[in-house]
Amino acid sequence: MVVREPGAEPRAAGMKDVAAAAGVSLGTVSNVLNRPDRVSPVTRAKVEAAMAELRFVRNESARQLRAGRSRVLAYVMLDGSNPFFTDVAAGMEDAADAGDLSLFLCNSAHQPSREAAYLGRLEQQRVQGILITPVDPDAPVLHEIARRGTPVVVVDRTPDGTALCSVAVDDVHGGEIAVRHLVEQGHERIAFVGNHPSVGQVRDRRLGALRALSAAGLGPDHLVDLTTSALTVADGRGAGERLAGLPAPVRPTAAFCANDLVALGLLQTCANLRMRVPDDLAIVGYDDIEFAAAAAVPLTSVRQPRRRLGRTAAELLLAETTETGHEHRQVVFTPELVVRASTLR
Amino acid sequence: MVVREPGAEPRAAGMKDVAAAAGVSLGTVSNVLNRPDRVSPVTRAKVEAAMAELRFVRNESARQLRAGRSRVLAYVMLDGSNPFFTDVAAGMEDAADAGDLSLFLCNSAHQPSREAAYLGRLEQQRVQGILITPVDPDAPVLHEIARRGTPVVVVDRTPDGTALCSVAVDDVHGGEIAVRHLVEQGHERIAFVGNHPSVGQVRDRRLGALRALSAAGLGPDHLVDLTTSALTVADGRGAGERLAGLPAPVRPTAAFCANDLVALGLLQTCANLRMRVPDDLAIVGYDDIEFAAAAAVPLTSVRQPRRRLGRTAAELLLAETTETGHEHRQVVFTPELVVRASTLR
DNA sequence: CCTCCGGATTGAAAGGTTTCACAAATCTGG
DNA sequence: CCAGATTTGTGAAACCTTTCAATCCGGAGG
Repeated sequence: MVVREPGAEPRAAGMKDVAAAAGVSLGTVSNVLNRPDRVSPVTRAKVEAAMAELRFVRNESARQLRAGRSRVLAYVMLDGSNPFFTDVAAGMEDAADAGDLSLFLCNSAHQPSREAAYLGRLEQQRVQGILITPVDPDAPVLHEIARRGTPVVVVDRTPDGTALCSVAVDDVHGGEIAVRHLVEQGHERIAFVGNHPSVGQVRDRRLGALRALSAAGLGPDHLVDLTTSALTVADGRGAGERLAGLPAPVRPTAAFCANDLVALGLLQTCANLRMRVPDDLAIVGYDDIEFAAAAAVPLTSVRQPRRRLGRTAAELLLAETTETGHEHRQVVFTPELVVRASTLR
Repeated sequence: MVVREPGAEPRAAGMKDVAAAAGVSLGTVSNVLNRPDRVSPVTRAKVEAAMAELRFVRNESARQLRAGRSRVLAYVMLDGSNPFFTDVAAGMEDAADAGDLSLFLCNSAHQPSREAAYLGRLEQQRVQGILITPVDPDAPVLHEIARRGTPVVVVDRTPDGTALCSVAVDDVHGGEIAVRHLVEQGHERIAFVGNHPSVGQVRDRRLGALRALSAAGLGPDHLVDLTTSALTVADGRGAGERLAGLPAPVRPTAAFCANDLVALGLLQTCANLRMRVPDDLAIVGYDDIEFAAAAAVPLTSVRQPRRRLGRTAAELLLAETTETGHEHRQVVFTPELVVRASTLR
């Protein structure tokens, strides 16, 4: 039994206490923990009994201090409430599990200040590496962190230059296959619903859309921009109302949305206003989140290999920490179109 | 300029290096960091210059080791891909920000082994406290961790006993208001769609449903159980098909779903099978996630104060770390019904 | 000129673990 | 029964920061 002085603080027991209780040296306790095979079974049993007795909990800070770094990865995600990013995170978890590492998730929620706070904390924590979908992929802070010794992998964005590893998806191609499909379905006036194309992603998807039109002999005037302020369900609803307000001769017969949330909002407005999908308006989303398939009219969407994206990013990070003479790699996946009812008459 | 020996390891600079570079003692560097007012401006400037020069990054492990604990909270969530939990996490972030703490998210994804791994890692990390929606709210490990000194707050579940703080929502009441509403709309045969009611939540929601029926003078046979294996969109789809297969005289005219994912799945099947909502089947969901309002037929749902749940949980945790003579509290919120088109003819 | 005071700075200890060279004990084979 | 090999166990140093008592210094007051 543990006898505790009345009123004494139940200060956590350390290896020293365990060693004393088991009647062995500190080094032996360490061996039990880290190289159990180097310790005789009987000694090991004594030590383990003492650990249980004293409720010993290893002090990770001290370990890290000695080891120089931790066994933790972190993913700083742009938007924890977008299922796309949680799926990416799930892929990272797969890789982290395989490497006996823990993955901590941090949600910057699009706020640069929060992102910066997390990055600082993580760097000070000496995490093994940082995965991030940054608010601004070209922010110099990412390079600074990498230069100071914490590997950084950019996820779902491609920063300028080749000084960082990154994993992304070919957004131009995604836009292209989406709109090619719509053109093949006979549409000639197509709305592009998304926020201002200063963001690389949206710009690229739109670019792909224009290419597909051009390939079909249709000029850029066949793409009707419906610009939103962000990429949320509410933005999609708003865009839907504006679209419905257009006079019939100029109203697009199809919409390509910059992500699924926008597409779902648009779909909802269509339902409200009794516009039939796909008959009155065909809709293509982007990301293929689970809710896209689960919509009342299942959504055609450009699927990104979300889980794979995450897993690959984590693997690149691990490679960077183990390889000598690591070369930064920029991996680009190719998205594919998943055709569902929202575009099939 | 930093001059680096060719081939020398760019070992990270510590406070010792900063002190040497600035020509002051170690203690002074520490003072610059922790009590800048105790240091003369000129010295401080020198030290800060040296820190910038050497790209000094504070070593959090060493700090923690000395301080005894970290400035990190963690939330071990049950299902990172369910928007309900990410919203709860957002509330925690609010509270953590206010207390100058970082919140790390860990996703157990319903896997006990992963949950256990995270808990171990967090305890070793000496985090300031653990928030958790556990796979099993009555698992003894939670109490053990708390007894060893890391505060634990259970979120969205109520464990047996009063040995832990917890924050939950009154599920019996939630079930009651949902079904009362359906009864008021004239429904007398109501399906209950959820997994096996061994889980406390589902059991309570079902219990509330029965109470509402009883209060309206309807016996328990008016509740038709459609049991699913989990609470996913796919389960909802499956339940919808079974429901549609029932002969008209016994087929329920309304469904109360144990969460919104199931309700969305059910809604989708209705759309496929040309069953009109709410005319042929009224649907009530649970949680009121964003996608519930965004569905083609906006979903009536029992709203839990998700963000508030998270914020309160984090606040309880902070209280536990600061208060002397802390009393564990079990906070229970009351849910409310949000009525939308899926139940209004 | 001396003392005393307060602010600025210093030096050393402490915190819990890992590592590693070394000592002790046990075993192998001759 | 001994030399040498092998298996166990030991003790001290190192990791980087924070804290705190002690020292230093310039100036005010006597």
